[in-house]
Amino acid sequence: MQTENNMPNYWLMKSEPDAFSIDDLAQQGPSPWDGVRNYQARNFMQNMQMGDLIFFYHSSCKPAGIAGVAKVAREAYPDHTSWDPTSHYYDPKSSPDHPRWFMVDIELVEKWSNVLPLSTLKQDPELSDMLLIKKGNRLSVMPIKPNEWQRINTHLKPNNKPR
DNA sequence: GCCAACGTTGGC
DNA sequence: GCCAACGTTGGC
Repeated sequence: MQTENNMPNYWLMKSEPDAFSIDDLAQQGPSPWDGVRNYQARNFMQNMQMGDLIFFYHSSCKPAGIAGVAKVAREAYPDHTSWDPTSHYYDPKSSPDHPRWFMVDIELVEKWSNVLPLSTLKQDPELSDMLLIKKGNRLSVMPIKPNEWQRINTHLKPNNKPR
């Protein structure tokens, strides 16, 4: 669904690389982002449109930070793991008739040469408003403002030149 | 492994 | 509708 204009929206999605890393995404191709069980994160995913761009963030590892870029390959649809009793993500209040949880598919755009650490993002005064940096933020899916997207890509993204 | 911060649950 | 208790997130 494309609405007012053709500009992509920008997002950030967190994953623990032990569970699902940017290399896993590269290997698997378009992959479902299942298991989100937070309403705010779900609502953000339901606002995603085909082609929207995503910072793929590695959390709970060192260094935690942005590992590369992905894009939305399928818009929101019901997360079937929510009604699978054998799934770790099972929610008895969700059913095929009344799905409570949704997911999108995402696809790798580029893996960066190095992870851009959270500590670097925190040092940049132009990024001080980022949700990611706010104290206590625990969202696993969040919007990124266009100026933040540009700033990170033009000034902070690790270069890919061989040494 | 610690623990601050947060979201959710459920008794009242 | 309040809020204490609980479970989870995620940087450090």
